[in-house]
Amino acid sequence: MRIGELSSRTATPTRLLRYYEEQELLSPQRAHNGYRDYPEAAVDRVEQIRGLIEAGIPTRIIKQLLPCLNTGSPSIRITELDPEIVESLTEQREQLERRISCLSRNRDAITRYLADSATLA
Amino acid sequence: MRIGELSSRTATPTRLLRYYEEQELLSPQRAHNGYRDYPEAAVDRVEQIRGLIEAGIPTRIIKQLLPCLNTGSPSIRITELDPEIVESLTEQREQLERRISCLSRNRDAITRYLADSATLA
DNA sequence: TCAAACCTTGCCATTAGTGTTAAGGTCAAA
DNA sequence: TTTGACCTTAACACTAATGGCAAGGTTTGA
Repeated sequence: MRIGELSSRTATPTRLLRYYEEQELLSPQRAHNGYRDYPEAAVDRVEQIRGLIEAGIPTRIIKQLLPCLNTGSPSIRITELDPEIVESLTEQREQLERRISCLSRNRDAITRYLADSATLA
Repeated sequence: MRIGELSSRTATPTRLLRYYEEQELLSPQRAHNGYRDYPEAAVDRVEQIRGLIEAGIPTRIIKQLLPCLNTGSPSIRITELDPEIVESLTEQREQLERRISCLSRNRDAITRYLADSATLA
C-alpha cells in the first residue's frame, strides 16, 4: 500500500512514517515512480512503534527491539544470537519491567484516589 | 535538606530539580539565604517523577497526577472531587493502562525471543 | 581571612519527536 | 489535457527534557 493509506489506517501523519523510515524502523519498497510501497504487516508494525514511542522508548532502542517483534513469521533462527545482543536485550527487558511497575504503581494510586472520592460521595 | 543532598540521594542533577520546580512538580521552601529547603518526602517524590518521565509521561500530566500520589498522608478529602478532575484522571488511568499493556507485550516478545535463542543453544 | 564547596539566577545548546510548508513529480478521471 | 489528489525531498520551527556555563552570593573550615 502507499503512504496515504498506511497513514489513514494507522492514524499516523505521513511525516512520521517518513521519519520512522529515516530512523530505520520501516523500510518500504519503492514503486517505479518512487512512491513508497508498504506491505500489509506495516500497519501492525506502525502501531507497535507508536505504542513504544509513547511509552518513552526512543527510536534507536526500538530499532534494536524490532527483530524480536516480527510477529508474523515463527522466525526460525539458524544461528545463535550474538552474546552482546542477548545482553542488550536482557537489559532492555529489565528497563521495560521497571517502567511497567512504575506505571502500574501510579495507575493503582489513581484508582485508589478515585475510589476514595467515590466512597466520599 | 538542600538541593545538593537531594541531588545526590536521588541521583538527579540539580539542573533537573530546578527544572521540576519550574514545572511545578516540586515546591521547596526557601531558607533565609535563598537556598532551597526540601522535606524528607522530596526524595520519594523525585524518584516518582523521574520514573514517570522515563515512562513517557510529560511533566504537565505528572503535575495533574501529583495529588493522587501523596504517599504520605491518608489524604482526608473533605470536599468531593470536581467532576472534570475525575474525568481527566480516569482518562489518564486508561492511558497508563494502554502503555502498560504495550510495554508488557513487548517485554513478553523479548522474553520469547531470548527463550528461543536459549533452546537453540 | 581566604579558599573550597556550596548555593543562586540566567542564558544558550542539544536531542527527539513532530508540525508545517514549499517546490515539484505522477496519475486518474473529467 | 487539464485539474485534483496523490506522491517526492527538503527545509525551517517548535516543545520537552536535559546539559553546560557564567557571574555572583554564602558558609565552613584551615
